[in-house]
Amino acid sequence: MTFDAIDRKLIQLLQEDSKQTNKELSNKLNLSVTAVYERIKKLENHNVINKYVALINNDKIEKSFVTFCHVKLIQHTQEYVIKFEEEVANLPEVLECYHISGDYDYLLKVIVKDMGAFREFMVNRLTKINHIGSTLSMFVINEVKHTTAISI
Amino acid sequence: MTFDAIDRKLIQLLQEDSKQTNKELSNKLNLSVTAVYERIKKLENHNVINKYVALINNDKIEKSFVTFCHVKLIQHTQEYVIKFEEEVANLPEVLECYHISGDYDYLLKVIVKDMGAFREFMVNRLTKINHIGSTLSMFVINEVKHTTAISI
DNA sequence: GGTGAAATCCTCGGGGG
DNA sequence: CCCCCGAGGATTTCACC
Repeated sequence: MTFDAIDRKLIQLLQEDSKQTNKELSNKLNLSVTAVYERIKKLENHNVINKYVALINNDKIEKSFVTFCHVKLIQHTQEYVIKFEEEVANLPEVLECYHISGDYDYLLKVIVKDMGAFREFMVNRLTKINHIGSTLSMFVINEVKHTTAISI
Repeated sequence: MTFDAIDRKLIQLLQEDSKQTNKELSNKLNLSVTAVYERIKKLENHNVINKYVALINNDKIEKSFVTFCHVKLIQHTQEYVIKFEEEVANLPEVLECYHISGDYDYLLKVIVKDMGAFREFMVNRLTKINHIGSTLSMFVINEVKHTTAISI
């Protein structure tokens, strides 16, 4: 599907705050409520909008220890790769996992309570997965910027 | 604030889908609609819930080229650090920026259309910021897992 | 934490340019 | 095709138990 200027603005607005009423959106877009409603439905049906979620403050729930973790596999047979990706997907501490270029195979974003919980995670959860060659962890000292809104 | 089992379940549900009605939530939590309403308001007022957003499909809007970019500064005077963090916060291509431990100072998540746009971003936008020593880019080959929901 | 009612909103049929 | 109006039904919100 293609987007006009109004669609782009609408996507931007919903990425910033999805709890706005269609009425509020209609004011900002100079449209009727129905027109806004139909544009949103179109974006949802075309899977441009994936889902609506609540974002929570990680330090309010004792999950303020964030780590980026590089992982290298011993071998890269399809069997090993699939197994690793499956297991990682099931670890709740891993919010994100990317197959990346460079010295390591994967980059993981891990979030836990503190250093103790991270050690526990590494020893008992992550490295329990077979075929992991080596890991390299980088601890987040400060979150400078973090948005889910992709500019369009 | 402290959470009971119902709060935790509620947070989990809202992180998965914030468009559920309070009625649907009340069924899943075995509560009345009003009780759900008040619990949500409490979470919002205590900033446990930060905001509500629409998540969009990046490849549906021509932003499928994702890169993690390490950045090292030449110096680490407060002036340089503040300047860099300000400038990065204003770059729409940069969704996330973390001050991290390790060989580099910062880790950035950058999202653009394609390799050409990335080159353009590096040459004309990122490295135009003063005091940047060196960079190292890792391209995302495949997104194995990506969630905003922190398990509680 | 629950009940009930008012205010507001979502949703969709019908019609216009 | 994209937009607007209007109305029914659902939802949010709040005073009160």
